[in-house]
Amino acid sequence: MILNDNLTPKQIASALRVSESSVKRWCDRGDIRTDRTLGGHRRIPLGFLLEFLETTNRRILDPLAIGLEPIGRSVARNSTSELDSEATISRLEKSLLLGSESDCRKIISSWYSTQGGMSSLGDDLLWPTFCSVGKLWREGTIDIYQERLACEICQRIVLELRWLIAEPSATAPLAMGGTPSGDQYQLGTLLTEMVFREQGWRTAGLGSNIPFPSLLSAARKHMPKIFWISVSHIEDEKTFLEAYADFTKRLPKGIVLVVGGRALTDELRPKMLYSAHCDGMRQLTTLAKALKTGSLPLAP
Amino acid sequence: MILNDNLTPKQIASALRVSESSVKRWCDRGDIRTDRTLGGHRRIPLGFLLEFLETTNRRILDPLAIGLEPIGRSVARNSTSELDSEATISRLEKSLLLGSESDCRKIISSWYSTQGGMSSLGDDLLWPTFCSVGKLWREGTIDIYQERLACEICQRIVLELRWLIAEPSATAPLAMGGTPSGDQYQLGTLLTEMVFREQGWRTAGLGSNIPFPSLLSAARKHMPKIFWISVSHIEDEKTFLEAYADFTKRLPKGIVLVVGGRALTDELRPKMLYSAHCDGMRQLTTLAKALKTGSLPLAP
DNA sequence: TTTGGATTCGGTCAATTCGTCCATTTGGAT
DNA sequence: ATCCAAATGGACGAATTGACCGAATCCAAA
Repeated sequence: MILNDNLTPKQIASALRVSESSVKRWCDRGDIRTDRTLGGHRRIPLGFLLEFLETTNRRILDPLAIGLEPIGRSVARNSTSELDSEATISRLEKSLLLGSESDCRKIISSWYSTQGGMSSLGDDLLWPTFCSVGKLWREGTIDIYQERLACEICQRIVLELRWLIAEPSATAPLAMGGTPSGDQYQLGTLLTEMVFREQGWRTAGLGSNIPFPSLLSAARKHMPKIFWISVSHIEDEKTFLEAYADFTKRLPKGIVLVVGGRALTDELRPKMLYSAHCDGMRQLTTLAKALKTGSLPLAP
Repeated sequence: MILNDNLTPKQIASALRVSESSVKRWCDRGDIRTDRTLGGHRRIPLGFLLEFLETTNRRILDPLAIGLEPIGRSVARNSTSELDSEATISRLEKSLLLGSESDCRKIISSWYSTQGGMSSLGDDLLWPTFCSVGKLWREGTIDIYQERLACEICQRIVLELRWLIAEPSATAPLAMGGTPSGDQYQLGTLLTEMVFREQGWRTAGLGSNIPFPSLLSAARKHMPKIFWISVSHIEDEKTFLEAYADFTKRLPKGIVLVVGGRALTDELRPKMLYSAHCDGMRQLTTLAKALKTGSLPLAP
């Protein structure tokens, strides 16, 4: 597996298009966390490299050098880059519908490593892909099982990406959440969990389709700093709103409630009470970053 | 199955992510104390490896590769007796209810590698554990979210174990399956998938809560050698039986249909048509082994 | 017990990486 | 423009690593 192969300074040098000397210096200075072989050779896990890239705001320029696929940039500089991004999305869609897990793994892990981490993965790759897949399903072009299989595959791969993220410290704040009753869409809540983890939080993903009372008792028992609720599907709006209102009323005051998901439309949201609403993983990342350092929650 | 009795240089190499040559060199140089077989092959007791890790301040990068608890010690136990087994189950249950994923990982991966692989993991550890957890839930001792969290954690860990299983060859027979509408219990179908994979099959787990017509179209499209259906919960018996009957009627003849799961009671099964019913992972392993080499399916 | 396929043996060797030193480039501040 | 401090990239012999080989060993199934 590419993800847990260790990299040598030479590989990193060519991936970043810098000299080997520089990489070695960064390692020795502690900018890049570094393992050593018994003989003293430097070995860098991909996760350590990504950590370095993020803190120094660098990018991998030559993904091929470390066995990752080149991928079009999502940053909309001009029309060609948009096109590249589109191409990757449709390549992923195709692989998902064929059920080819290993192809999907290459695409997703490459995107994660070379683009902007979980937030870009969620917002720029997975979200548009599943929009497209969902459309195919509504058109009747594909079958339900294909959509499900696609979710299943993506979930597994996103879970694997966890090995690239450093273990949270035992004293890190806790984020907890899940999806309420009637919503079985797991990818959204999983991505949410990964975003928090990427920002150094301890996390507890409760899973999907959990009744509000049970979500509440989880929150009360563990007293997380943040509780997230991801809603992709609502069976009955009235029931949902009532259960939700009851939930917010009883939620301990110290807990920041973050909601998100495609089911929370502009009409629905005004009827709900929450600390923050996130319209994508990028927003969520900002929030996770801000709250981790102890900023105050927004007005409820 | 890997036993963590004595380790070979190859195992250590993959656990430490170095080449086999290096491990051999370290052994010969005396960095790792080494036993020899009569024929001269190196055999490294776990204790010697741990000693080496300690003195050289090294960590195991891939604990799963040799299937031991990542943080050393407490390993050199004799084979697990009934009593130990009970103890492990309750230890796992406790860790699951606390939501301590890392503890669960130690217990489960340790069991997997020292006991009988997936079948023992499913039948002897996870099944009794979840029976007990389910009981606690029905008694009202624990909350739904705890049961869900327990499932979630186990799923993730079982998925990780996949990396211990060799990639199936491209020509291996295909096994496909999932759980039907109304059944959201994912662990059973996941374990089933892993059992097939362990036996060298290519697999496609479609996930849970898939309508029978869609399961059917998946089967028709991919024409697996085996199709499994795992049923842990049935919402309405009559609807289920009708949909199931329709499914079997249209399932192409060449496909072996295997069913299992705790919802298929002795009263229900006679009303169903299938090639084989498996009452646990051990049976399923036998079946996977037999069918892989081309034995005929049982009478329908 | 015998057998055959998979694993490991010991040894060699090319390629890579080590640490170190030094020339060059970069980016400000005067 | 000039100077300086910091960062970069290249070069060096010495040391380490990992791939390869035919032969020997292991181990599970016949």
